[in-house]
Amino acid sequence: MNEHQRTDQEQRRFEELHELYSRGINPYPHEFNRTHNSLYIVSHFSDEHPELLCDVAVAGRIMAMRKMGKATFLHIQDQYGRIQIYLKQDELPEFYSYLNLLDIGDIIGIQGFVFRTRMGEISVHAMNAVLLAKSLRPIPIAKEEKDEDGNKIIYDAFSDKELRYRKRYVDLIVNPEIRHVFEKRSKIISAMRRYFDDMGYMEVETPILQPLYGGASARPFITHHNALDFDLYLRIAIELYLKRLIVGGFEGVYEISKNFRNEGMDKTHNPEFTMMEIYIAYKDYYWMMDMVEDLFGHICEYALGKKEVHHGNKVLNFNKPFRRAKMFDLFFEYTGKHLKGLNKAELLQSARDLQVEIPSDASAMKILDEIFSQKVEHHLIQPTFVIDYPLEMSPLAKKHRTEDGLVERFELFVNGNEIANCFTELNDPIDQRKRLEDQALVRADGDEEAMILDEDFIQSIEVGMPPTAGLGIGIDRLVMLLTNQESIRDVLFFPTMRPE
RNA sequence: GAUCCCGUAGCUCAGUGGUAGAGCAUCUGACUUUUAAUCCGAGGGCCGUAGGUUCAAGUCCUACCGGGAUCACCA
Repeated sequence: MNEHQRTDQEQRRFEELHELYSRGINPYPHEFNRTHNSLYIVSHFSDEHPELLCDVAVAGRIMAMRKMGKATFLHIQDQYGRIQIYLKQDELPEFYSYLNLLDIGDIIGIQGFVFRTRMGEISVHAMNAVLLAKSLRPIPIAKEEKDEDGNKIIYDAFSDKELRYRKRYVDLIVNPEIRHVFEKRSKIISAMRRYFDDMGYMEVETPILQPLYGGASARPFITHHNALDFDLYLRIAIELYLKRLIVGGFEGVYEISKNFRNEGMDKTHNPEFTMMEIYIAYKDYYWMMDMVEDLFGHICEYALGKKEVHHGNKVLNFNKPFRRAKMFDLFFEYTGKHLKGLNKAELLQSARDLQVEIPSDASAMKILDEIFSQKVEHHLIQPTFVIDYPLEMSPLAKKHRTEDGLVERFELFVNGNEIANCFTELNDPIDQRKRLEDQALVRADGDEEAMILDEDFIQSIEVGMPPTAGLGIGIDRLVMLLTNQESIRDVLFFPTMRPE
């Protein structure tokens, strides 16, 4: 901390710290034997049997201090909530003598007995108190009260989004309710992991630094390995390495980890984001739809305790079965047009008829994509499997067993957003090579996001991959959906920010 | 990448060309069951940065930095 940059409040705390040392008080002791947390005490206190909590030790950060002369009330906050502390000078003369050196933000430990105050608040009457960590930087503390209905009213909350994201540790202290989002995030991921583990699939780790990137259409981040003096890419998808493991003989593998895409940022895009991908041998996309219905039910039950999820003013129902609709049937349903099998000129005309703006250089697939996102997606509120996509959109998906020009693919849409993507994986090496060669042509044509041909990946398919179903779920967006958050930054502890 | 909006005390904000403000927080003092504690008094500012217009700029103009929203690309 630089002397010249210190504010008056910081300077004051620094002086208090030295004063504590000069009085022989250690402002940073090594441990504290906590026996109870705030939530336990508040939920277990009994007015008939206060003796059940006659000796507790709690610890937390001072969030409010009300000095009444020879008695003081504090609120301390731990991970589970807040609890009031009652201190009396005649019972704690030593601690009370340096109480004026303590501030909101300091962390203290209290040992005492639980009682209910005259005003009705369950509190800890301190018999011993100790400073556990002196805070040198003031936190932007907000005041709160409860209205007649018991709703919390917060005054002057710490609300500057930039500061909240940059100083998330402060945000978590002063806006503790945001912890629930992250707790749910953790539960969603662990529910998913438990579900797959219970099915007997194996969690694996594959390279994030890759000599070639693949598995999705996106621009990568590039980095450099000094000792070997060559460039590496941060992965944009997990897909190709997991398929190599299926080739290698594992019959169900999954990975939950970060992907990186060097593209724009907005409410639904962060440069690094978390993906789950799973590949299961001998299964197809029909089987995977059944599994996804089960998986989502399991996640909702475990993380939220129910299968009906409130998002905005909507209620999303995750009870199975989810609707299954062919992509081209949905086009007809929402545009009244049959788009299947149309060539580029015909598609362009349809787009015009529908008043969908199309960039001049758009391919046939791009036109379809555009019509879908403008005319269909926002109708797909309740969980809907959109199935059977055009082949050109999906270079890693297997051709449809009965429908020409389509692949066996589904995307799960909820609340108008894509949440999961799955194919029956392409395991015909001749077809796979051709499809990636076609991508190379698209790429040569100027599409930077077209897939790159990974010769080693194709060789692995040539060695022989069993029929396989693969599924990807964007974890951040799933968490947004299930926790009713509008911005990806509110489900990431530390969203990417420009340096200050 | 484009457009619009925002940046003033630790926090939340007012200030619409003429002496930089409020609430909370901080500091003095009073108060042994308070709770947005209360009451007395006080301190605290490169008004995002750099230029420009003007007798005079927090305020008007330009550029830059940072953030937000919308759009484009994408998951």
